[in-house]
Amino acid sequence: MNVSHDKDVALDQALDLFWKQGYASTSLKDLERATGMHPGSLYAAFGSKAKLYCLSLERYATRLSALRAELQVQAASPLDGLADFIAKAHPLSDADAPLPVCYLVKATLETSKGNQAIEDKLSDLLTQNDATFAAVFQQAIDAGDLPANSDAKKLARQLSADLAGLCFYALRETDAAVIKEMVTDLTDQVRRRH
Amino acid sequence: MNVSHDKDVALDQALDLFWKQGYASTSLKDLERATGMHPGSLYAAFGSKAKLYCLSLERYATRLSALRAELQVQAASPLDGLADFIAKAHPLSDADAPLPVCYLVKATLETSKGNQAIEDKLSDLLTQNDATFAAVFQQAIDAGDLPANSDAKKLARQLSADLAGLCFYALRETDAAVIKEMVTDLTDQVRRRH
DNA sequence: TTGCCACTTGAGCGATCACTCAAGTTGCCC
DNA sequence: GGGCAACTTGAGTGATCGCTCAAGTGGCAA
Repeated sequence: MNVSHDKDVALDQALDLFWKQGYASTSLKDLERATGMHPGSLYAAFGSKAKLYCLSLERYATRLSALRAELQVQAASPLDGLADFIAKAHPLSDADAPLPVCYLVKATLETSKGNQAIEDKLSDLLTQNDATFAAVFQQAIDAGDLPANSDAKKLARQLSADLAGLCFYALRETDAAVIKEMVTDLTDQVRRRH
Repeated sequence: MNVSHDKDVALDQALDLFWKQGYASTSLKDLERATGMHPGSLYAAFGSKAKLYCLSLERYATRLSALRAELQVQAASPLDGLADFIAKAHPLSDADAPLPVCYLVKATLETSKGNQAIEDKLSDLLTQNDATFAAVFQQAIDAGDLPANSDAKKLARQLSADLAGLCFYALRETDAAVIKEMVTDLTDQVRRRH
């Protein structure tokens, strides 16, 4: 009996698995099990393991970016929007996330051998993310919420690093209250940058 | 012709390779090439790939800890010692480091599937590291360098996360000056915590 | 109903994985 | 020099890797 598969659903399932296990530790057998697709179908749909991984990274980044944009328009100010995003996007606040670590951060730290295409894709996505952070900080500067001599790019860099640090700690710490406090500290810091 | 091997040297070479490539992406063939040892000798000396990895993590942590202790006794104050450690220990300042990322941070973010022994070892080493950070902060509090109501454990947590964030960013950023600035910002922050 | 085509299937490809062990080599003691 | 324990060697183990493709299946137009 043949079973028809939804490429979109399968990609989500692959995303979760890659997120949880990492690229190198996830075999096609694992992906087969998770998606219910047989190897032939997987390759017809996605081309290769590496391409599927890149697609999953892209999808994750797109979703994160969409959430950020949505919170931005609802927020009272650019910095409030960013703070809301940090509070809401952090995987601990997302019950569906397989790990309390940003997928992109985990992927960055684990990728190293071989596949240049994956590294390029990751670099692209992270650079893009930094750029949107910087744009928001610039808006805050223009709106007078931050001193005129603030460096938007530097603030974006710092936020990016702070979020990564948060991810690292969240993966280790089992006490949710501790992480919650760290998230709050970071959002507070973003709201009243100086 | 048989070649006698130095277990200590081989462990260092394995450390570098694991650091660069990650555990899952490093094969025994890679380790064979790097150490010059044949599989039989590797197994006689280290038992298994996982045990070799654990040993390399331990060695790295021990070295880092020794460096921290050494800088501590030389420094004018506990916080100065910690700041010196951050400045000096960061892989960008260490020409021998294969990557500008703390080995333990990278290992934490990449480990996920299977081997419980590795995760336990990592958790141990990181917890130990946090504890020494906390102890130093406590010394600073006792010495009056920090307000009496400071939370040493929280400060240690924050520093641990900040260092991880730094690692993440250092892996992406190609401009050494940018990283240098981030390191300086962090050391300054440690020196005058409040 | 028939013929066609797009999609699914899964056995199986060569390569590589972590790991073993019998055979070979070495160095030391007597 | 002979004997032996300790170490090194690397071909080989079965399992699994990412991936292919000929055969099978289902849906639709005529």
